[in-house]
Amino acid sequence: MRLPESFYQSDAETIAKKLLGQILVHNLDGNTLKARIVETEAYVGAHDLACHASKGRTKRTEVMYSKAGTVYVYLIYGMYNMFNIVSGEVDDPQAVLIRAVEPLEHFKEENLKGANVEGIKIEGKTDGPGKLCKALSITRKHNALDLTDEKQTSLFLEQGALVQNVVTTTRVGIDYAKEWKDAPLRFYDDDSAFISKRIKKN
DNA sequence: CAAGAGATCATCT
DNA sequence: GATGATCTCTTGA
Repeated sequence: MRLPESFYQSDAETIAKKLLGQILVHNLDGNTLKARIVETEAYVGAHDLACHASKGRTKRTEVMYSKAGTVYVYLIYGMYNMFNIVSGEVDDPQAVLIRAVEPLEHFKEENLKGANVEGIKIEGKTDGPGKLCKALSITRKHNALDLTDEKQTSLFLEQGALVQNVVTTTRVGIDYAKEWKDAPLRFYDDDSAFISKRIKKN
């Protein structure tokens, strides 16, 4: 069943951890794609120099100021969509970037090249924020969509299982964020094979 | 295996 | 006019 609005009503760091293990559902053309969230990053507000909203309340960042459970999708490097879920209170621009998922059900043939889903090999198609949007057909058209609105059955989250081994580390691709670039705000399921960047282990 | 470059465009200055 | 919350491919050790 669909996760309710109350699930999302907390700060981005808390939600980023709670999102691990939850199931992302996307209905399109009668084909339902399901995937398990395994890696997230928290962007914790206007004071967070890595957060887009630190540049101010603009046309692009406006959606980050809406209610928790709202979708924020933007285009980066001219070609990749990034899928985020708004959290925190209205007018407090916090969001969680979904960085990696494990494909579970009914992926299109073209998304099934490679790795392990019920015996089928799928490789490297959903282990990164740009890649998962492509594999799940998530685009800027989904921007500002309310995941908790029962009237829309296209995109929402379902309750998943708890994740046992969560790794906490630094966010990726934000070297410009000065004192915020080393903040431990990235979280992933250490038991998943679909992580975009693992921390180096000795 | 690591490092570097190029792709490509919406958004903001 | 500059710049990315990335990815893939190429090069070289």
